[in-house]
Amino acid sequence: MSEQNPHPAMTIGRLAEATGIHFETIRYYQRLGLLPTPGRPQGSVRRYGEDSIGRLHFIKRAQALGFSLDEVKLLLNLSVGEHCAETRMLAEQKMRIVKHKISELRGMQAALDKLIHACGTGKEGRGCPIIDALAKERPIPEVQRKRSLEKQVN
Amino acid sequence: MSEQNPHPAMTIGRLAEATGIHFETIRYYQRLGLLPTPGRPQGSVRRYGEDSIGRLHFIKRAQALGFSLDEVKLLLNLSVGEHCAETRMLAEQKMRIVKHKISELRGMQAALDKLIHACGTGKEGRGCPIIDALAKERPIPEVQRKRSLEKQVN
DNA sequence: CTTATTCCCGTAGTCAACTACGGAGTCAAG
DNA sequence: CTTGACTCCGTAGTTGACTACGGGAATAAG
Repeated sequence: MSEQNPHPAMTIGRLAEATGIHFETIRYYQRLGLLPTPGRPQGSVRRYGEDSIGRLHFIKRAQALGFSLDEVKLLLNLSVGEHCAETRMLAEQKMRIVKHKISELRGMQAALDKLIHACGTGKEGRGCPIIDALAKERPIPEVQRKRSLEKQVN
Repeated sequence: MSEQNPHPAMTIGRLAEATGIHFETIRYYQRLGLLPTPGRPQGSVRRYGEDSIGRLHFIKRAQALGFSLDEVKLLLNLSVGEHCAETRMLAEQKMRIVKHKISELRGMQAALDKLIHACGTGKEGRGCPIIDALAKERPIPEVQRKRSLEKQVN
């Protein structure tokens, strides 16, 4: 009853609660090798320590910076030992991708803005300027030509 | 031999060439109802007119602006008739999403920038500051918490 | 007419990151 | 000791936009 030790060894359910990560997702990360799978104490349910919480937070933070799970795995490997240079290169590469993505989106923003403003300028019932633009214009931002538009920050 | 009429009625292969869109993709769009499937003239191969080229360009331009194929379908329906208001709302909604995405990416950019700079400031062989930050920091930009980070512009 | 190239069409696979399912085992409370 | 919650584990489904496969028909080239 009295929880003398709040988190001595959690079950996967507790770990999920503690991190806000769905337990199926945690098991998925284990399968991918992002999180070590602990053994079962006296032959029953697996128990996780605090380090698992840290690990999961690491994963989520890296994801938030745009790293894919594959890259997170790489970062985790690099985290054991002195691989600062490699790590930095990964971060710089990611930075370049993020910048590129931003400029693409700005192109989309400009084009949408033009369309929306064209739309505001009168011509009720004359053929929507937005549709017209999509139907007739040639280039448009000329954003990437592969998979809708988001995706690969990777 | 002599092509008197460059594109009177193309086969799907010609259409693919003319638009730079893979013929399997064109058939995929037909299945989704984005492009009408023409009949077969004298009981053989289907023929496509110039309008198909325009249609495909419309699709690609809309995609470049961040519209999903589902939304493109909607836009195509709206393009038949006077639905300027709806169309404009779609464009504005997409604009909001694009803006949101940009601000998310800027958050990532700032965080990466901080990490990269921390890395440059000495501490050779002391534990990489980037790894340390991922391992210890709490919030970090606090970007979205669902699927790596790109995806849903939708 | 024969061969080579296209086309047709349905089904299945890909990628990333999950999410769900289902049956069996385990644990904790009453 | 029974009941119900939780865990284990493998497999399969989801989403979006394609891409690939494979057998059969049709057209084009020689």
